[in-house]
Amino acid sequence: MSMEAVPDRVRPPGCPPKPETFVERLMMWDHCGKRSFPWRLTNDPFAVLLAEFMLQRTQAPQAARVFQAFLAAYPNPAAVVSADAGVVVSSLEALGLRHRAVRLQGLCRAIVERHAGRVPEHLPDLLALPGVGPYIAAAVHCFGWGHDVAVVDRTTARVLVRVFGLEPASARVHTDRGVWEFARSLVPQGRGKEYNFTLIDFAAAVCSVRPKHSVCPLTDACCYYLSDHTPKASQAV
DNA sequence: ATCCGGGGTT
DNA sequence: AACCCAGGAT
Repeated sequence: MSMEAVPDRVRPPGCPPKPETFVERLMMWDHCGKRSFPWRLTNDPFAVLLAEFMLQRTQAPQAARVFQAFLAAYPNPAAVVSADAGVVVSSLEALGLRHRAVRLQGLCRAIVERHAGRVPEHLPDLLALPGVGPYIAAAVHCFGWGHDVAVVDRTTARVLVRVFGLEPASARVHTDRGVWEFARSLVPQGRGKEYNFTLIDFAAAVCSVRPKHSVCPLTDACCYYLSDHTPKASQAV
């Protein structure tokens, strides 16, 4: 009777997809949708860390404008620490979030002091650094050090929530524990890096805020698509 | 729960 | 004009 009392959500038939189906379709899509960025062409953990730092709430093409020049000028944490603060601020200004410049120097200082200037490999060490949260730690662990872990940000979380019909407890989907656990279960071992890049690109190009269903290879198994495009007996949309 | 920030997308 | 962007700190 009352809308609040509706029991379990009923998913339309056909979804969610099997995890292996999702991964397989995604990797197929990869062939035509993958993007290329300078920070993807390196395994240098500092380069990866720098990129992820610039990418916070910042679109990738925007970060790509300043990334290479910055890395060339400051190729390691020690160089960032010894740089003039004003210069660091001005070189990141075009990205907004000016406070990141100060944080970046603090982060690099911690790396110099705690890890002899080398970006650490393991998650607890990464997470303990100021300015490094769950996302950046996972990204460096995967993209820099080559470990097959889940990399969950707002955009990849959005994809998983939609396709699999997840109902995270938290509104901050990219920090939701359940979403992270589910994301971990999907990562194909041996192909983590490739998979995560593809998922990020898919989120940007297809499963965007306004999803592009017409070019999506997953509509027939997507909870989000099917719930919008499947007639419901009880409710009109 | 709020804040940061310029710039792209719709 | 509103919303979002490869988040994290307070």
